[in-house]
This record gives sequence, C-alpha cells and structure tokens, in this order.
Amino acid sequence: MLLKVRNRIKEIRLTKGISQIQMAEDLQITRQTINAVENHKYNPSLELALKLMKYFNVTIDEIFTLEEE
Amino acid sequence: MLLKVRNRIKEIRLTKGISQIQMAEDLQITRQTINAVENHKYNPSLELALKLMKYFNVTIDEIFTLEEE
DNA sequence: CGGCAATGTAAAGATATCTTTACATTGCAT
DNA sequence: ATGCAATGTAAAGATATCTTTACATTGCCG
Repeated sequence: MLLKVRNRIKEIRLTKGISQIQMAEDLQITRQTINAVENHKYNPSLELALKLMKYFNVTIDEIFTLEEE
Repeated sequence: MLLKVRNRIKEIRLTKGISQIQMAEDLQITRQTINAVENHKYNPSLELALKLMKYFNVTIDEIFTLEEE
C-alpha cells in the first residue's frame, strides 16, 4: 500500500484571495517553494506544513491527505 | 519569531508499549530514523509525520508543536 | 494591442531527511 | 555477573526540500 501526500494549498489560497507572492512574504519563504508545493513537485517539510496550517487557520486534514498511489 | 518543531513521539510510543524496532517494521522505515526523530536530530518529513499520526491514531497537535526558539 | 501582475519553470547549489552498515551503551532478566 | 533486547550513535551515500537567479507564459486591465 503505497501512500502519497496530496495538498489543497492552491484551493485554500485562492478562496482567501492571496497571491503566491504575498504568501511567500508572509511565511518568509520563496515564491518558488510555494509554487512547487502547490503543483506537487515535492512535499513541504513538516515545519512548513505546520506554518501553513497556522497561516490559513485550518486543520491538517483540510490541507493534506495521505492517498494511495 | 523563530519557530521550531517539537514532537512527543517517544512519549506516545512508550505509553503504547511499542519498541522502536516494531515501529520501524510497521512503518517500513529504519529504526535509526525513528531514533533520530525522537531525539530531535531532525524533523520527520510531512509524509512520515502523516503516517505517524495514522499509526498512533492521534491528531497532529498531540504529536507536533511549533514552538519559539 | 500593450503593459503589468501573477504564475510557471529551470538549473545550480545548500541543507535536510532517510538508508545502510556497524558498533557502543543501557537496562533488565536469568 | 552474563546475556539479550532495546536504544543510542556515527559515518557515508542517496534523495528530498528549499534558495537564488533568471526567464517564459498567462491573463487581465488600460
């Protein structure tokens, strides 16, 4: 049972009307990192994942899910 | 405001009476990885963090916290 | 159409995460 | 005290995550 992480960062970001640029500034990371994570180039680190939860004020389940490959 | 990830993996594991060795087998990772994470040598990846939540059947807040440095 | 903001993408380099192999230490049961 | 299971630790190597710089594409507003 192979598991893979999916995220809904882009959806959540758009519903809040925030740009990648603003997110990057707020979170003190680069825009490219946000873009890569949104487009599933790679997963965020746990640290970044926790910051995203805090930033959007959502639970982990609302952003990340472990799905079968 | 520097933030750092803390975890309670060791506490949770011990309350459930599970060894690092058994955890490693169950989660299909190495014992050294569990040991390193428990002793805060580095953070688990988001993927491993999600697997740990599922394995222990706990919420993210029960395992991980973002604390000030 | 032209300009601008937002987004997508790419490549090189730095650091983090994880594995493999191996050995040392601890603590508990016999 | 000896043996054994569990834990701690270390070093080398592989892959993942993130930054920096740079340029391309998209879409929308004037």
